[in-house]
Amino acid sequence: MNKVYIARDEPQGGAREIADALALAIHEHRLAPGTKLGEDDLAEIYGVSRTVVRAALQRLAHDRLVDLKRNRGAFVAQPSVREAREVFEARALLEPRTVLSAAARVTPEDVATLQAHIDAEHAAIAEGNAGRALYLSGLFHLEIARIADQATIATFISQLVARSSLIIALYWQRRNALCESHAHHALLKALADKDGDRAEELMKSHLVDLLTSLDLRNAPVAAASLKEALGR
Amino acid sequence: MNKVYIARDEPQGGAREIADALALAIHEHRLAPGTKLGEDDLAEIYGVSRTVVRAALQRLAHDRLVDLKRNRGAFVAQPSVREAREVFEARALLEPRTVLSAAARVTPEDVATLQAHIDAEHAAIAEGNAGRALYLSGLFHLEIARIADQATIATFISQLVARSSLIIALYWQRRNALCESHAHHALLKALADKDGDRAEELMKSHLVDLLTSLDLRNAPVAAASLKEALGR
DNA sequence: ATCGACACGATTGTATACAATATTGAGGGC
DNA sequence: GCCCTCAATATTGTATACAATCGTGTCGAT
Repeated sequence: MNKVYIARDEPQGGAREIADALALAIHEHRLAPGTKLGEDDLAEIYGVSRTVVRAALQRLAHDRLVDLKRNRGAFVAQPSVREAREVFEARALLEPRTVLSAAARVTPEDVATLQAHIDAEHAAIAEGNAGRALYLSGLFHLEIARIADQATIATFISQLVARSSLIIALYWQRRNALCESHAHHALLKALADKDGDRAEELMKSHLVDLLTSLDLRNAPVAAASLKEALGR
Repeated sequence: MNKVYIARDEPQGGAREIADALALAIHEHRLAPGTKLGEDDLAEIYGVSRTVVRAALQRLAHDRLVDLKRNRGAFVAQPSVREAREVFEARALLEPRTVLSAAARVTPEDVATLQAHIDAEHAAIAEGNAGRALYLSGLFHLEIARIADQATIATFISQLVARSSLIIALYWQRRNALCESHAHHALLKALADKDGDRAEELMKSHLVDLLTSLDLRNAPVAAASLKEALGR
């Protein structure tokens, strides 16, 4: 569902695909924060040389999805509590106003697309694939930026959503993923009604709910290994 | 003035420096939009291999400062009219609220730093170095994000300011750079008074002024070469 | 027994060599 | 004379080889 398109003119042909694959795995919580991403391992897995693997890792590092430590290697990022607050602060600045813009431009096709996202998310939950549900939940937010026709802001939101996934992996306490769907459904309804003001308010409270559902008082609950957990 | 610090633990040691040097040159309008950045040329200039040059170019490409075209090479980006609007749209979402936060946290030292930025900008104008003045003007905006203590938003603003420099290179019509200084001075005063609301309003109108001072109706006025100008 | 120094192994950082692709110029056909 | 085809060249894309650095385990001294 993610590799359907053909990489036509993308620079760093293979690197892009590998970076996307790794980003997806991180987004779906198949790669836990702190996991080491060895260059040789990845090179063998994807059947390319370390050169292209390094390019992919640099991409991910730039998006703050992995930490690059000199002469030590690449690790799936472990956002700090401070980073977590900053990410949601940035989303609070970008997303409400973006959904307001989206409400003014939304088409019936867009509504159908968003509904399909919600349905796919429900299906993922039904089959117990919580990671994929989370990924699809993020795509919902990204799709709104696309509807708003703001590619630059969409890029930022994409990065923030991906980092949010890492933050959720580390700080999520209550495992009730249902609130998400309801919030998205309400957002979709406001968009379908072209009620921008209501959509903006819903997005604001949705992001606040997300942030408050995290437990940012303690240190990260999940870690890749004891060594990593104690070594930092 | 930019290489003073020692790259302590930065991953891709040399790549970071080269990327910064190129970004600075672009920011100061010493590298015009559309200029080809050949790997061999850069490798020789900086005395490193193409490997590290490519890493630097990938960094810049990720920040949209250069366009990477497969099997063709790297070129200083030429933002479209649409991109220009998007960049300022994003800045309008991020910067006013950020300066509002900054006003609540600003210290006398911060005010002094900002004043120093303005002074340096004036000095650059006095000596006829308009490019450097523009760069320092961008640093003023970035410094505000730093004062607001929002590293994530600061990163976004940094990218947007850099792209704004490219946009100005392409679409700036009126060459009166004085309005900038006045706007920044007024912003500084509002910050010194801890008048967040006023600072927010000043930032809003400052960004609007910047955007309206551009001529986005026509095609880019500057081009690297005739070939590039016609070939696209 | 604990701590420190040193050497080994593993992994990353960089450079170079080779392969693939686009640009450019000349040549031939219309 | 113009346009199309095709080979030569230059540049990028990728793989591999070598160098540098970090982590680890062993050995020895106190």
